Amino acid sequence: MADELELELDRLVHEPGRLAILTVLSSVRNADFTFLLQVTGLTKGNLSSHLSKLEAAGLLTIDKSFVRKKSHTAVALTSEGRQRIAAHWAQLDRLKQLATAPAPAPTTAPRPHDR
Amino acid sequence: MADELELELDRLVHEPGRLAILTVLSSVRNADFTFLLQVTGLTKGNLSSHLSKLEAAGLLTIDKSFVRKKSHTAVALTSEGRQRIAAHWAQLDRLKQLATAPAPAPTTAPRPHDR
DNA sequence: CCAAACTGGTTTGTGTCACAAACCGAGTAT
DNA sequence: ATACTCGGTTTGTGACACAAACCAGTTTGG
Repeated sequence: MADELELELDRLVHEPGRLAILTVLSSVRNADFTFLLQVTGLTKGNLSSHLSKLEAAGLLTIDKSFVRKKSHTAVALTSEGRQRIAAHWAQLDRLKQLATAPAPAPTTAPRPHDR
Repeated sequence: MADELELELDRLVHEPGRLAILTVLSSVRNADFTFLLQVTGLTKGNLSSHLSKLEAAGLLTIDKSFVRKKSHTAVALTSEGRQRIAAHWAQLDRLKQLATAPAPAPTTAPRPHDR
């Protein structure tokens, strides 16, 4: 018993670029492409594909429109997205606790060489 | 000015398996292969390659010996490793702050359609 | 008017890499 | 001797993050 700690991380969310995107969105409600570009430091291509992936996974919505003749992409978390990013930070906190709370057995302490 | 937030993440450390390994090691000082296997939930092959990578990067040392006729692999952080994992958690904390502290401009607010 | 440059993105090509499966050597029962 | 386990390492492969190239439209400038 007490086999495995449940510390699996959500890879979709954990990836640095996406973690930044989602975290920013969680405080801002809606942001446009250009803003995300600046705050995350990602390249355009990169940001674009991360957003597509997150949209496909249902974590955010992408709303395209034209503002002053130019295309404008607004992004916002879905409620699931909001939940997933919050859960991920919670999970990271839990993992971090391992840094101070030793688990099952510190080391399978076999004497250097018995016999 | 105030262009880019410095929120790049150390990919070597950030990868879930390695993050778990390093975090555990940071509290335990020395652990053996089998222990890490249990606590991280990684497969043997996986753990082996992550350890090799971390050793190659100088974040930990791998000490192989024979204990009671069986091979025994002890792993411990180097001081650099200790520093890198601590720095990473600090960096994650910083990123997390974005969830509560809006940066440069919430949204590049272009009026719906001026003239 | 035409072209060059800029804006706001998307698509494509490629190298990296995390993963599990297969393997391996040595020890330990049978 | 044969099979099984223990403690790992190597290998093959699919996924994917990245930047470069591209694209549609707009503004600038001559």
